[in-house]
Amino acid sequence: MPTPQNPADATAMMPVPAFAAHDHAHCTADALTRAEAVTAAAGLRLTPVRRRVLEILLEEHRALGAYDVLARLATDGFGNQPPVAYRALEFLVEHGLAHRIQRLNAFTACTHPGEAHAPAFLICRTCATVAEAEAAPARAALDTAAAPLGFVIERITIEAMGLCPKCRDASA
Amino acid sequence: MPTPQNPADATAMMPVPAFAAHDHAHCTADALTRAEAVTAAAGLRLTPVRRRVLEILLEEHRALGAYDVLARLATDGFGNQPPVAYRALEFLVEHGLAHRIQRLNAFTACTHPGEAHAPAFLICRTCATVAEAEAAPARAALDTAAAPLGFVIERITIEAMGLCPKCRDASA
DNA sequence: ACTTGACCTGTTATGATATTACATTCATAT
DNA sequence: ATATGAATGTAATATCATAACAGGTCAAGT
Repeated sequence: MPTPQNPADATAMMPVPAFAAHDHAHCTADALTRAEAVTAAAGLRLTPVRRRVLEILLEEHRALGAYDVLARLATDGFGNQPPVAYRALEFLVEHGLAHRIQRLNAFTACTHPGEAHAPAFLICRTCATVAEAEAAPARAALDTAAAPLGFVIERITIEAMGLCPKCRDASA
Repeated sequence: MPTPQNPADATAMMPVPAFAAHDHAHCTADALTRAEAVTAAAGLRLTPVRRRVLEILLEEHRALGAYDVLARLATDGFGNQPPVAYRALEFLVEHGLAHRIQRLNAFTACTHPGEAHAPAFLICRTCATVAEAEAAPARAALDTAAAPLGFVIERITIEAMGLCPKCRDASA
C-alpha cells in the first residue's frame, strides 16, 4: 500500500480536507483544470452547461440538489427544465467529476478527479459540508463480510453522517 | 469482540443469509415474534397497520417502495394515502424493525431485530434481494480514515451493489 | 361514567425529486 | 455544404415524501 511521504504525494493522494481552511480559489481552479484534462484525454466534451454545473458544485464543499443547480443554470441563461441539470450531473458523475450523495439526493464536486478512488463521504449534519475519505479499507472489510455469503460486490456507497471539526468545536 | 462459536450463537449473530435457501415461514414468524418482544419491552405499540407493514416487508428479502407497501395496505382495508405507509415505515425503522435502503428509496425488514447491529446491505442488481452483513469492521476502517480529519462519525450508510450467488451462477 | 391527554389513523393538499419522449441545435468530419 | 451523431431545450408526467388538520382510540385519573 503506497503511503505518501513527501508533500507532493500527500497533495495528490489525500482527500484535500474540505473541513480544513484552504485556498479555495486554487482548489476550484485545480479541479477544473483536472476536469479538462480528464475529459480531453477521454475524448469527451466538457460543454458550457457541464462546465458551469461543475463550477457551481465547486463553489462550496457542500452537496447541491439538482433543482438548486438548475435554478443557478437558469439565471445563467441555460435551459430551466430538470433534464438540463440531471443530464449534466449524470455526465459529471459518470466520468468521476462529481459524486452523488444518496442520503441527501444531492451532488457534490469530486475533490480529486482523475485519480482512481473509491470514495467514502463524510457529511456534517450541521453545516452540510461533504468531504471525501478513502474507502478502500472499508471496502476490503466489506468484501470479507460478503465473500462467505457468496455475494460479489461491484459498487459500494459509503456515507457517514457526523460532525465536522468546526461544528464540533462550535457545539462544545 | 465476541466471536460466536456454537450454532445457537451463530444463528443469533450471523445475518441469516437472505441469499441461501431457508425456511422462510420460520424466518418471518421469528422476526414477528422478535418485533413483538422488542416493542413490548420498550412500551411501544405494534398496531395493526405497523404489524401489517412489517409482515409485508417480511414476505420477501427485497426492498419495497413506500407506495408498494401502501398499495398492499389499501387492499387490506387500511388507509391509502402516503402518510399511512410512511408513518408505519418510519416507526419500524426508528425502532430497528426495518431498514431504509437509500439507493433504492425503499425499505426492507430487519432480519435480526433486537440485536444491536450496524448493518451493511448487499443488494443484488439482478433479483433485488437485500441481505444484511456486519458493518462493524468497515465502520472501524472508516473511523480510522475520519479521525485524522477531525470528523466524528455518528451514523453510517453502507450499501453494496453486486451479484448474489444465485444470479451469479445464472449469468455464468 | 366522565374527562383528559397522548397517541394513532385517515385525508387533503402540496412539495420535492426524477424521467420519458420528442423537437431542435450544434460540432465535426467528410 | 452537408450528413451524422451528440448535446440541448421543452413539455409532460412519474415517483417519492411531507405538512397540516380532523377525527378516533385508549388508558389514567377523577
